[in-house]
Amino acid sequence: MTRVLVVDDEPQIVRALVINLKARAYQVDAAPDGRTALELAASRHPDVVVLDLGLPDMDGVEVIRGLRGWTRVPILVLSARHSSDEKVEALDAGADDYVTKPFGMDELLARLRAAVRRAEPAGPGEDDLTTVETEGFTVDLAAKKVHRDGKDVRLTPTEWHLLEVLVRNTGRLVGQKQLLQEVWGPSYGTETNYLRVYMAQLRRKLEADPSHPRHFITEPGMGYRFEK
Amino acid sequence: MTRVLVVDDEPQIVRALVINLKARAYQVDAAPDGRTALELAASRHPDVVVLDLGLPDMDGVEVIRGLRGWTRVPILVLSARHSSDEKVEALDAGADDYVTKPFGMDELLARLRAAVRRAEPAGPGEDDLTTVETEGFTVDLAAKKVHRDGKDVRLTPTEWHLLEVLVRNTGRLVGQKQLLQEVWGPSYGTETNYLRVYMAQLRRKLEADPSHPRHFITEPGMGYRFEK
DNA sequence: GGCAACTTTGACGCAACCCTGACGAGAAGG
DNA sequence: CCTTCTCGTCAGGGTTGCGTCAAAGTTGCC
Repeated sequence: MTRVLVVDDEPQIVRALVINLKARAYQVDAAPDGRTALELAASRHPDVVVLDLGLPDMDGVEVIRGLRGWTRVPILVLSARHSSDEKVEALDAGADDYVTKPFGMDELLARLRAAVRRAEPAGPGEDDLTTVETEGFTVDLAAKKVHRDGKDVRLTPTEWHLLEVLVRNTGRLVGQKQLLQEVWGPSYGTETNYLRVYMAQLRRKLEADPSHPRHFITEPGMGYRFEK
Repeated sequence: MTRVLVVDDEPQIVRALVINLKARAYQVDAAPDGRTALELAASRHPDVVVLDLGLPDMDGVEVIRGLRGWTRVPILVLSARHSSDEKVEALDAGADDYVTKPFGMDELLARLRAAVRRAEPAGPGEDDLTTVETEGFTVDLAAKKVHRDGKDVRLTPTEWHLLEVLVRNTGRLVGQKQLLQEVWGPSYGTETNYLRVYMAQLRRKLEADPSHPRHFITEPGMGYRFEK
């Protein structure tokens, strides 16, 4: 879910934005001034910032600089002023877009989508998680591929889903209830026989010696754990 | 040096832009219509495109789609129309920014700088994906052409769109829902029979042995994958 | 208006997958 | 030593999903 930080000191504008954004399944935080905005940006890590330049405590451009010091999150500037200089200043400070008030909500949302879309594939820190390697096989989470001995291993949807949950928690114990609910749905939780069957299939397809698993470890009575 | 492609059919606008851009040490190409624009984009690999929507030969939004089929180059749209719908349509088609005429040159240049700055750290070598070759056929994403046995293969619009999405994700699994939404629109997601029909057509036209596909792989229950 | 190309829809056979139940092995505890 | 519990393994049966073909519906062009 996309997280938006709205920064504006006019309550009615904030309200209008929050309503429209939440209706479109965005997660929204709001800040009435620059200090709060910088704090929230640091603590909540929004995917995009909508920033009004006219703030009570500091210059909007300073907020942009404050953000750009440590993050490349897209910044969409709102402003009542049409002056060209101000636009240039904000954009050169690091803003991604500039919309003058009064603005059309449709247009704003479209610009927001564009900003988010652009930033998408460069997800910070996510790239490390795309592939996991062991000495026996390689799991590529983005491509949904498993490689072993130079060949692709075919996994069924359920097998893949189970593997995905385990790999995303590499080294950590995943409880059987949690596994069941993540793979089969929230209404499951006691059907541990499913786990036994599918863990066996994964081991048969991926472990060098399926009866003495090295990577798919059983924690009796609790759950399973994936180890590199 | 940053390379800009200017697309506009009004000579005086092109002249003004070219003069201002060259004065700031940009390298500039210019195209008077959509067809030329797509050709130049493919041959010159600009770092940013400035695109007027009102072109003589094709709809500006089609130009955006044509570019987005194979490149993520920033697109800055110019338009005389202030209509909100048009902005939304252009932005959702993949444009990065939208400026209404008459525009201030300072502002345009600032937006251009912002667009270029954003795109900078993008992974290198991504734009070279204009053509993909297999031992059986060649797909040219920029020219929207498929070559096989020395001849062009005729694809319908839907077939092409489907192929494009798959090729853009070469090697990666593309979920059926994602395929449906990208090709047929956001309101689709369950009509998997469409996929079956059109995958069969693609295979018949491109695979050496359509009943044993080597490049268009089915991942049962999940989606499809294109492999070189 | 009529034709051609393209898209959508429905039906059918077949293979693959998911669920289920049964059985044995091993560990823990009385 | 027996009971109880959990896990691993296997094989059968119901169900789903895929490929294929053909026909109906739609669109665009002459």
